[in-house]
Amino acid sequence: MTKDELYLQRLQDYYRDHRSLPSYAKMADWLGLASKSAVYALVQRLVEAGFLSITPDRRVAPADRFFERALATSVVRAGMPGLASGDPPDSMAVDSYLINSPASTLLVPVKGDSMINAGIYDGDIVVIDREAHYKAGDIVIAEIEGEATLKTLIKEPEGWALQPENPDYPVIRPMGEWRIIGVLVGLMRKYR
Amino acid sequence: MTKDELYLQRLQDYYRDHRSLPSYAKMADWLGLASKSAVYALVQRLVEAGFLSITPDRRVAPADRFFERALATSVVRAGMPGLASGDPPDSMAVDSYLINSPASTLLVPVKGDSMINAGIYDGDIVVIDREAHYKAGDIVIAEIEGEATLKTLIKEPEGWALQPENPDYPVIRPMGEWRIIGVLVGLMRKYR
DNA sequence: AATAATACAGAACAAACGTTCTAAAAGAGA
DNA sequence: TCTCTTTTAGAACGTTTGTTCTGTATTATT
Repeated sequence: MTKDELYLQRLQDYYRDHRSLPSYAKMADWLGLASKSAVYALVQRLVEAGFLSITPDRRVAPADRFFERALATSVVRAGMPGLASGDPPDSMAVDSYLINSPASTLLVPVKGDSMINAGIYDGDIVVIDREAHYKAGDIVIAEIEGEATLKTLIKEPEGWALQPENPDYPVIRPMGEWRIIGVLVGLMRKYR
Repeated sequence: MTKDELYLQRLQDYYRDHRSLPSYAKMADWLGLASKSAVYALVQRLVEAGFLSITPDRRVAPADRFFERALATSVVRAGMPGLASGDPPDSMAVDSYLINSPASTLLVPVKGDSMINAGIYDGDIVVIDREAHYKAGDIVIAEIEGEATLKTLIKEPEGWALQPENPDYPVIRPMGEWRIIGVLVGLMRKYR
């Protein structure tokens, strides 16, 4: 393990605790360095490598690779290098993985098994983006006469229709008032 | 929607883009306020409410409630997260929903369709608890001769076995070295 | 052991920082 | 309407910031 990797780990620890990275001076303290310029050079190296980024007001922020430890990526194929280490995943990685646009995101618990063939089960929580554009084939949440329902949006000669992913349920061809609340962008499930 | 909720949304948007929160002066610009002191007061309110926190070097950082997302309890009445703390839960944080004990949690991408009848698809990310107790019927990640695999743990007269949830795959009855890495406790999926 | 490259220390400086104060503006409740 | 409370503006301050520079220590390669 190189020295920079060690420094990075220390920064990741700090970030886990405070959800923010400190100033160059405080980084020096935290990392055991005596000068800001050493930290400055270190940060530049880590930015170059894709672990950190500099915000518009010149603060140090995590970049994409900063969170890559969170996923044990090559788990199936290789002899799982990531599994042995005791690194806890940054919980924020979960949030940023599922949520793209916080302000327009809605979490909706799923009721029923009408989408079971799409792998969406009763009790799952679906992540809905209310402002995403939708097209035929997307799974959407629609409100039909006061009732909300999760279905696949399809286009028929007569117009839009809502198709369950379960042969026991009929295709819905809305007659009266209806609207699309949002588009399915993610899903989460809890097992115990 | 109160004004503070709107400000909070703007800050959440900024944080989504930069993974960091700006200085008071830059916040004022970003929020359309003309004075730092207004932002200073705003931040104090949001800290009080549990959405923000102040780091040891006096920077503004997100706190737990910053990551709460709107939860549609009665889907139709789709609202925004409220600032009041006494309200019924109309929002939740996805990370604390999926991850109970970060230190023993692993996030593992799923490869293949051997668990498709359990609603676990290729590309899903499963949440694994390495320290949870397991019993027959649990879905577990096991390491068999260097390979990691996600299967349902079953008990047969001859001992433990690993059952795929897909008729195309055979039940695995491990002969040599093998161990259970952890138990499936959650799942997440991304649609676009 | 000698050499080249990299990492670190320390000092310096203008700009930006967080914080506090007073006063005006906006909003809420009656 | 009037009154009370909250939010915003603006100016002011000592402190800390990011950045650059020069020189020394450390590390790696030969």
